[in-house]
Amino acid sequence: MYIKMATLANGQADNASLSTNGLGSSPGSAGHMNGLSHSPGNPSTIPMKDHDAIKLFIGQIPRNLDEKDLKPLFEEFGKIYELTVLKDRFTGMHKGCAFLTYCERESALKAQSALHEQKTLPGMNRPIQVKPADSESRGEDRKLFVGMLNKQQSEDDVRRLFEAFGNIEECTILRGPDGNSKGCAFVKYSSHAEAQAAINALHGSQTMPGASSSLVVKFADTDKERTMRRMQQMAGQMGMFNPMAIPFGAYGAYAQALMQQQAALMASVAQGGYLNPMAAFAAAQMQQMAALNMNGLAAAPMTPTSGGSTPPGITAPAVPSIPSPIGVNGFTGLPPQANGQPAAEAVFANGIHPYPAQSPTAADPLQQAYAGVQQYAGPAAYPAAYGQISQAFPQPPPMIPQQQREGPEGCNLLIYHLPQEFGDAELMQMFLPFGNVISSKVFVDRATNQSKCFGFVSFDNPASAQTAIQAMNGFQIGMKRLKVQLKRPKDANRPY
DNA sequence: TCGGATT
Repeated sequence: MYIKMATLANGQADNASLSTNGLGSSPGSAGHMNGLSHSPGNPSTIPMKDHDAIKLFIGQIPRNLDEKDLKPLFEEFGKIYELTVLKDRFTGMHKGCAFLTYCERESALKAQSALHEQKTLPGMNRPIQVKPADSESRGEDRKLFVGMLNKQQSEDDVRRLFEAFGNIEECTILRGPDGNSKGCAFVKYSSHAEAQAAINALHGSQTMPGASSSLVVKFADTDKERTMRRMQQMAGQMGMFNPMAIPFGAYGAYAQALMQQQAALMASVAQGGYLNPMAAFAAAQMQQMAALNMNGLAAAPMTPTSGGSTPPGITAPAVPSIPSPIGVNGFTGLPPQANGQPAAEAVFANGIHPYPAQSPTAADPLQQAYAGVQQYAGPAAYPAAYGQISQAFPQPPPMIPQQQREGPEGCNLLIYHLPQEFGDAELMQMFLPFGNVISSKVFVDRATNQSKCFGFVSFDNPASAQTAIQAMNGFQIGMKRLKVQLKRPKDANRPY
């Protein structure tokens, strides 16, 4: 073996001599192979391989060896189905490794045990690698994603937790750029069965201190799933899934702009003097309704993640209302001047109310807010709207569904005591009047899909965040008051 | 009560 490898490295002449040992085939053509791939051991038969054949990865090959040089070496263990040296896609440069498939599974196993890390080919400083290619078991059927770990837990801690269920080949805590644990990890076992056993035993079995729900143990994403996730993230960031861009015809954009301007108007009014949170909130509701009506058509089929909580009295009436006053009067495409009914009136005429359960007394802040709003929404107010809008909102803030994104320090708010039925979108709507919301997230219990009644909102600048705190902290909704404060900066504060 | 996260 050793001798053979040594000879191999010496090139052509030796190669010829190897071929004469009876193992190498087609010595006559050896020098003429184009090197693109492979070759069944016997060209006269149709190459067949076991259905469970193993594709081997061969690493640490000197770059001066090509297929014809390698073939004799590996043919010793069985008939070769395919042998391909990996080349750079563009330069064609030998990458120092190859894929090898034997016709028989058994041959691959023999080759692996005989060669893997057993010898170092001349010119290499590490031993030859012969092992199943990554593409074979992709590892994914025995690799687990572990979530809801304590962020203090180390690789060793996780290993200890998982070692009872099998041989752990790999254990990695996912960490951010700063090295802090993200509270999740990958654990790779030697076999699928071990991984499954760990899932059975550990998933949901305990809740780590500081974790918001019980331990998650599941198979890691497949390549396909990961690709999907990446694509969705990309699309989200680029606004490609902006649901408002989709279902309406020529008038859709107009209707949308109309609604946003109405809301913007109210917001600017609210911000004009001292801040009036109620008006601001009402403005937010306006935008929300605009959004919901747009989303109602497009988002429902497109955002399964939003499945579940539809705020009673908000989404529910809004969606069926498409053929109702909003759809008919507000969005028929007639300019507001023409039909005399700005969208705002149509909305309120529609009877949509965020909290229908509450009695509409004058003491109800929302009622007051709406009452105040309606006067701004009247047709007479309209011409003035443009001036104010162009000052306050040169461009309406984009309402794009966001990935969870943190803003700069001082721009991220933590909001407690949200209404149970508030989701990300509602949260965003509520804070949109104060600036450009780059992210909103209501924390949801994974098991029940219920809101935990707190969430995050990120602005793109600290002033907006401060404005929002001033306006919304202590704002009463139903029986509760919002608590709005700056999110704690990520790093800092570890009490020892 | 401080983001359900993905080599």
